[in-house]
Order: sequence, then C-alpha cells, then structure tokens
Amino acid sequence: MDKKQQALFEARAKIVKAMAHPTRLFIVDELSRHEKCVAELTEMIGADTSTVSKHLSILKSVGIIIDEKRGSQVYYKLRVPCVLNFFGCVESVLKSNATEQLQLLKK
Amino acid sequence: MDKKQQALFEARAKIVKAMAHPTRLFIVDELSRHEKCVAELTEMIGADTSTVSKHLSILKSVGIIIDEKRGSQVYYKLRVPCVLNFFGCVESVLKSNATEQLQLLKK
DNA sequence: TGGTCATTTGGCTATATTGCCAAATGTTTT
DNA sequence: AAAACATTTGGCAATATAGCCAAATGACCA
Repeated sequence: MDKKQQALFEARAKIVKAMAHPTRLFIVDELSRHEKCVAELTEMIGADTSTVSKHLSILKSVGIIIDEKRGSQVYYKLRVPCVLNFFGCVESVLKSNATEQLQLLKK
Repeated sequence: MDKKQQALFEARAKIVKAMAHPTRLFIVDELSRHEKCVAELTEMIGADTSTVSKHLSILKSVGIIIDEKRGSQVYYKLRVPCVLNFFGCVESVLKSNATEQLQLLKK
C-alpha cells in the first residue's frame, strides 16, 4: 500500500470514525429528518449538554453536519444527505446476522 | 430515547465501529474485489500478521466478512456486498469538503 | 514423529475516546 | 450592567483501542 492510498484510507476512516458511536448515529438520524438545536438533541439523548456538544463538534469537524447560529442557539443540520445510505447497509448487515442466527437455530 | 431505540443504535454503532479504521477499510475494499488469505493481506498492509489477524476478527465478529479455511490458510471474503455503498458516501463527504475548501480560497 | 508454515491468542504498553463537572464565552432580557 | 440562558471549552478519570512480540494452535510435509 503506497503513501497515497494510505492517506486516502486514513481520510475515509476519519469520516467513518466520526459516525462510530451510538449517540452520533442517533444525531445523524435525527438531523436527517429535521434540523435541531443543541438543547433539543440533549433533551432527546439524555446526556450532559457538554457531552452532546462534543459529539456535534466531532460530526461537524469531518463535514457531516453543519451549524448555524440563530440568536443564542445553534442549529445543526445534515450537510451530506447520502450519509443515510449508511443506515441501509448497516441495517442489512444486522438483518443478515439475524437471519443466520435463525438458520443455526433451525438445525 | 427509549431502551429499544438505544439498543438499535448501539447495534448499528458496533458495525460502523468495526469499519472505523484505515486498515480495516482497506481490507473491506480489497475483499470487495477478491477473496484473500491473511498472508496476502498482511503483505499488502505491511503490519504484523497478528495485527492483521485481529483486524480481520473484528470485521468478522460483526458479520461484515466471512472466513473459509482451506488447508492451513484462511481465506476471507465480503459477506455483505452493500458495504461498498459506504465508500460512495464517504467519498462524497470528502469531495464536498474539498469543494468547500476551494470555495473559501477563491474568495 | 519432528519440523515448518499459516494463523490466532495472550499479554503488555502506548494512545485515543468517552462523559462528567466546572468554568468560560456569547446572547438576550430586565 | 446584572441575571439568565445556550453553548463551548478545559480538565480529569475511566475505559477502549492499536500494534508489537512471544507463545499457542492447527495443517502439511519429510
């Protein structure tokens, strides 16, 4: 693997890593339906505001979401809608796993 | 967020997390073209065999790849091809980021 | 059987991530 | 200007992850 390829996979991994957390997946899913401010997300998630803020900054830092300040609130929304394709695939891995479990039980 | 939803996002995160590493993304990409044994992948990656083996076991444990023993070698291949959709989207985030950088420079 | 090759596992250290609290920053209201 | 609110940042302790070496396992060959 040459340097260039290495760099490419590192760049990709940064983005995937940013999504690799239940709370952040939830945020992405939520923002795919509607923009939300930090307080709204915090309420839904049930963690400390600072924790949620940090999750948001991780997603923002890799360009998955975008923020817009309105008064004293900060609204976040999805920047790249295709991120939702992720879910489709992840879901199909889960389904495939479940199906296999079933098969094993039937035997 | 209720318990059920929580569990769902945790299950999803496990799968995303399994891909959240440059080497593992490389492996997935490589296996999408052709099955490979541990030694072949190790050669391409340039890390310790044990390291590569552990990466493979992480991907396997969440059902992304599957292994098949042939003699003394173990061949791995992609179990859920749609995983490649990931790349398309990740790539478009990267492209979107790059485009924005350009825009900022033009001003 | 003994030796060699392919792979996995255990163990360890270094590094990264998470989440809370407290404090800082910035905005609106009184 | 002070108080109240929304959000971010710093700091810290707990936990998770990564990668190497060494050792164990399993298959094949002489």
